[in-house]
Amino acid sequence: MEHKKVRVRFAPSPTGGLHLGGVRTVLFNYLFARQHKGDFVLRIEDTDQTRYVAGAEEYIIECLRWCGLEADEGPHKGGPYAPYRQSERKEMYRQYAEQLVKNGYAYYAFDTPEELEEMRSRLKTEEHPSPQYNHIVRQQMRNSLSLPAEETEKLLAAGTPHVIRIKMPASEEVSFTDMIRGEVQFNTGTVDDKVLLKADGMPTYHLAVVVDDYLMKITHAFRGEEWLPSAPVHILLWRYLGWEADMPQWAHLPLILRPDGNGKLSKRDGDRLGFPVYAMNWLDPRSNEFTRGFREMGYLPEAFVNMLAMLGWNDGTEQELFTLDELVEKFSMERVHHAGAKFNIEKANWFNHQYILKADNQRLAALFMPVLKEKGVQASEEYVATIAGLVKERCNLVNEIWDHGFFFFRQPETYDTAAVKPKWSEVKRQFFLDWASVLETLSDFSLSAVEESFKQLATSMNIKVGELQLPFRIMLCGGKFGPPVFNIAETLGKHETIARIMKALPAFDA
RNA sequence: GCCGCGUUGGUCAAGGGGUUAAGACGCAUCCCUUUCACGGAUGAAUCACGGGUUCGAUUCCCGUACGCGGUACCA
Repeated sequence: MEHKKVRVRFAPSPTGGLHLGGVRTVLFNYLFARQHKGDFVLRIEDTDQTRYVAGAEEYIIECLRWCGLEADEGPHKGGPYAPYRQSERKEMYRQYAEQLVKNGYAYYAFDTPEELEEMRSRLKTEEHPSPQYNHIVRQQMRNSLSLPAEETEKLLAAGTPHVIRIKMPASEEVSFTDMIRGEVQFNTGTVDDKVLLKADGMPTYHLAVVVDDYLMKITHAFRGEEWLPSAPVHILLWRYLGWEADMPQWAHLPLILRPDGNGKLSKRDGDRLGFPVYAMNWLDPRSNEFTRGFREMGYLPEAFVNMLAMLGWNDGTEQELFTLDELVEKFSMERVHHAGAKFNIEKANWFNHQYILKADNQRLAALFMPVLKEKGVQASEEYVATIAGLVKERCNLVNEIWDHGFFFFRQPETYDTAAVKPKWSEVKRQFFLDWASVLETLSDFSLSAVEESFKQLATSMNIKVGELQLPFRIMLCGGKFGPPVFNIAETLGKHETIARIMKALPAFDA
């Protein structure tokens, strides 16, 4: 048991964009697998045909790739336990469900959806808003437990649509050790007879996870806290199938909550509050609804991953910035928080900012090129890299290079002269005129050369250098913003710098 | 309703029977910089509430409240 190779899995259902919380589940799985030199499996849980969305699987795989959290096995690359799509494993599940029936742990149920609905509305009261198909109710329903054996045989032989339900004991304590929460206990009397095999022959999640985790030799099962209430069903299934010795260790991850109020973070919250929730852009093929993702908004994958790691986990020190390798080394399920964490976009931006600061300018430029193209701007990647280096310390997102450096790509149309107008004078005007001619003669247009000539002329004309800098900035940028002004001039180059001075002068005189 | 899981500053959180209850984000003010930003400094919590246990509880126990999750032939 102890030396079994660690195998974990991420088992999303391909129903849409990949949510933040999903990526964090991937992350924790990935970290755990790497730390233990184990395998990380991607399994697609597409057992609900009605919710299947084309393209969602490819999208998920691409998200993992972008985050640098690729799986070792999965539908995209195969592996020793293929297939990795539950729809393709459909035939495997029935036998286990039948086996459970044979051993008295499950039963056939012939109730139609209408009958189920009827039962629920009949039993529903103020006190019991959600009647369950449980050990008491099942006696009044149409199933192999309430019907005479011959009747069941007849129905089955006639091909009557039916499901297979687990037969939950009337009152039994089921407990297990959660790696995060410790001992968790349930009484089986409070959980209903979950459907294991649907009428269409597909397993439900409950049967499929257990069967596949067993077949794929999963040793540790990590999933969101929303699964905790159904854990007893899974535990019992492992037991009833005779596999209890191989049952994985469970860890139910705390939820990621919405920033305002409470509750699970949903895509809707992102739309409402103006931040991404999906890892990457997602276009829903059914509704044509488009949702922006972290990647396209200008987040760096390593920042995204780092931020997610700190949402519900920390190593107990003050360190907040971790490389993936450091996370692999230091991660521990025991230090994962028990309570959910509210998502905070400000903090996410801070993380991104930290990584942008560290990022190579060439890389930032490459990431920013598509944004430039969208703006219809032509520029060399080298030029953009220089600009990235100049403005990155004020960018939280890669895309903000535009907000902080747009003037590198176009001349100002208007000038925010309000701040300098009162102190503007004929002498200053003359300074810029003279300096423009000096610049013409400059063979070296380096930062220091430009700055030197600026100061020299200012001094000779008896003007305070500081009083000239702001006007110069506004001439180049149009306003009071941007990197150090001589850096801007150097980057713009001689010709453009002079052009901008000459173009701006009338606005200053006006 | 029932079952489960939670509850340390606005947010993420460390800590854990005796502390000035870390740190980060955000916010405010200040310094640096005649732009903005970066950087630096300073400020803000009696640890949900009520009972215990104890010389002493934010830390342990029990309740209560509140929040969340589940309660589907969805995952």
